[in-house]
Amino acid sequence: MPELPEVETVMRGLAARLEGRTIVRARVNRPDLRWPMPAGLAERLTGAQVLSFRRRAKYILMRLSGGDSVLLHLGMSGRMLIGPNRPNQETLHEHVVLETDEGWRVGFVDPRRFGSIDLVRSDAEDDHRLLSGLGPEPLGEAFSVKSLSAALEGKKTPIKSALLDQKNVAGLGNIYVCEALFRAKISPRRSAHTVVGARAARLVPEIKATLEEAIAAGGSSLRDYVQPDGELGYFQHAWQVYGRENEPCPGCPGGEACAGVQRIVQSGRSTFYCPKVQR
DNA sequence: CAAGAATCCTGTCAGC
DNA sequence: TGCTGACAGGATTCTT
Repeated sequence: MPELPEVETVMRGLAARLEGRTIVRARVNRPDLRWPMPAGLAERLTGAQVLSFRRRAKYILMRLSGGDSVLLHLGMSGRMLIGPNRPNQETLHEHVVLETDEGWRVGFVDPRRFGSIDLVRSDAEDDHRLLSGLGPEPLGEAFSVKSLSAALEGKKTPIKSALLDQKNVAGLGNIYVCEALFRAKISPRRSAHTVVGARAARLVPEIKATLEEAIAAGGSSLRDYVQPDGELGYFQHAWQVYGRENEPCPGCPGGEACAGVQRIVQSGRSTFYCPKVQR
């Protein structure tokens, strides 16, 4: 489920509990997730001090003493659990477990195993094959009307698909693309190269605002970004169009010729939008 | 080359 | 209640 705001919130929760701590124990419970686990992962983690965290797109990077960074992706179903360590604490699909010098336990749970973990040298994080091809961060200055227009130039694919392409902008997922396009009043079916001028000028700020509001909601609704059950980073959201097929469109005045929120499929993914408001 | 489909995997939910 | 099929918030890899 995690998109950029959820990943950001998970990362902040990890940072709040782990920065400065030493990993006293690490267990890796299976040889692979999406890809094989990096060689010697448990050994490289054990005894290392956690220096700092950062997020790149939907990846979390955890810098360790000794020069390694852990590169973590939650995939579709990945979750981080955190809490005081207790004996015989077992969770289904918990693939990696850490314990800190404070007696805290951190578990990476991922039933579908689309997530991934790798090690990368801290001084060359962005050279990793999973990061080197990514486009600009949507919340950074490098993501602008100008940069987006350049990325979309000549692309006939629908704007919805183009925004999901991490080479164009890194970190947007299905939900936030639907929501941002609704807020910018742009049809998800529109050819990407036609999103220029006033439309591009609306879209970029709406993408940023949609993400920023979600991150703020995560920060304000959770103490230390942790839910009562120890799960990091998830929070309730009120989407305007996502998951609301056939419900009234929140942008249309009641009554008139609005058929409500429609669901279509674009390159295999559900898109929710209002054909009347979004052009 | 660009664009779309297939793919990895398990859990959940709607419908019968 | 149990079964079946559709679907899930990702992103790479394969085809066309």
